[in-house]
Amino acid sequence: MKNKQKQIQLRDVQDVIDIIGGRWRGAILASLCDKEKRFNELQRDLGEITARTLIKELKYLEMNKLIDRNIDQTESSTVRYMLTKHGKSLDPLIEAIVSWGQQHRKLILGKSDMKILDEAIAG
Amino acid sequence: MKNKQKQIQLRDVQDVIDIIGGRWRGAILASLCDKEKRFNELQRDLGEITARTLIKELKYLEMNKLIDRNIDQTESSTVRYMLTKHGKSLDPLIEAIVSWGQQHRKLILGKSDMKILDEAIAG
DNA sequence: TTGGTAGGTATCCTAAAAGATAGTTGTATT
DNA sequence: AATACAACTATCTTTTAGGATACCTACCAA
Repeated sequence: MKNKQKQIQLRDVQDVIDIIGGRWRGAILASLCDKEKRFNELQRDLGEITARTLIKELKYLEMNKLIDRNIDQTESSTVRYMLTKHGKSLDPLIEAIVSWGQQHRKLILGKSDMKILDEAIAG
Repeated sequence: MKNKQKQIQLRDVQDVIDIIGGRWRGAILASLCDKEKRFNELQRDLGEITARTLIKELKYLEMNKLIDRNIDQTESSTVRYMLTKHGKSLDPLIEAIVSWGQQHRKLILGKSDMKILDEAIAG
């Protein structure tokens, strides 16, 4: 019984990490927390993502009801991506993630890049 | 300036997802939030993970100072994995994740498995 | 009518993650 | 001395994510 409960929680963690995990999804959602964005705007925002990857991730997030894809008919069929209400419910979680990430960096390094972690710990 | 701020947050999100992301890390940490565990105990807990993968992930988490590997000398060199103090600071975040995950499943399906999401949405 | 931008698609390719499976070492157990 | 379990390690193979690149369509502006 107690064991069952635990299993459910592990699955929940896995599911959420599926959704915000991967190289880009978290960042896409974080970027859309700010405000709605157009395709190219997102692509510039994220830096190095290719169009192929971006569109794939956007479709995935759309399927999961986290974002909407809106075509603005008035203005030459502009496409806008925005969080759904459900997507917006992720906002506090993302902020918690950001805040933990900042603490983590401070605690581990007091430096700006966590990728050098291995050396830092070895030394 | 405002743009700069946004960049930093995106990086934070990425960093944290690096740490708790992937197929297993989140679940391993969640499982250790409960209590310290032995290697085989963890392996059973997580269901389908192979020893090779588990040990790799454990080493990664150890390197990132989130867990400790303790050898109990008294009792036939039993190995125990447990969260460090820093690892424990992830607990609230993991609980937030679990709670959002539960909401998500309810909202999307009212069912028990999110993996059938695609069909559910298509229908 | 040519060029530029937005919003994509289609193919091919590579590197990294993770599974399958077998083997190893140490300890305790009978 | 033989068996069994814990805690790994080693090798090989498959799967998957994501990059590189080229192309396409619609719309507008000059």
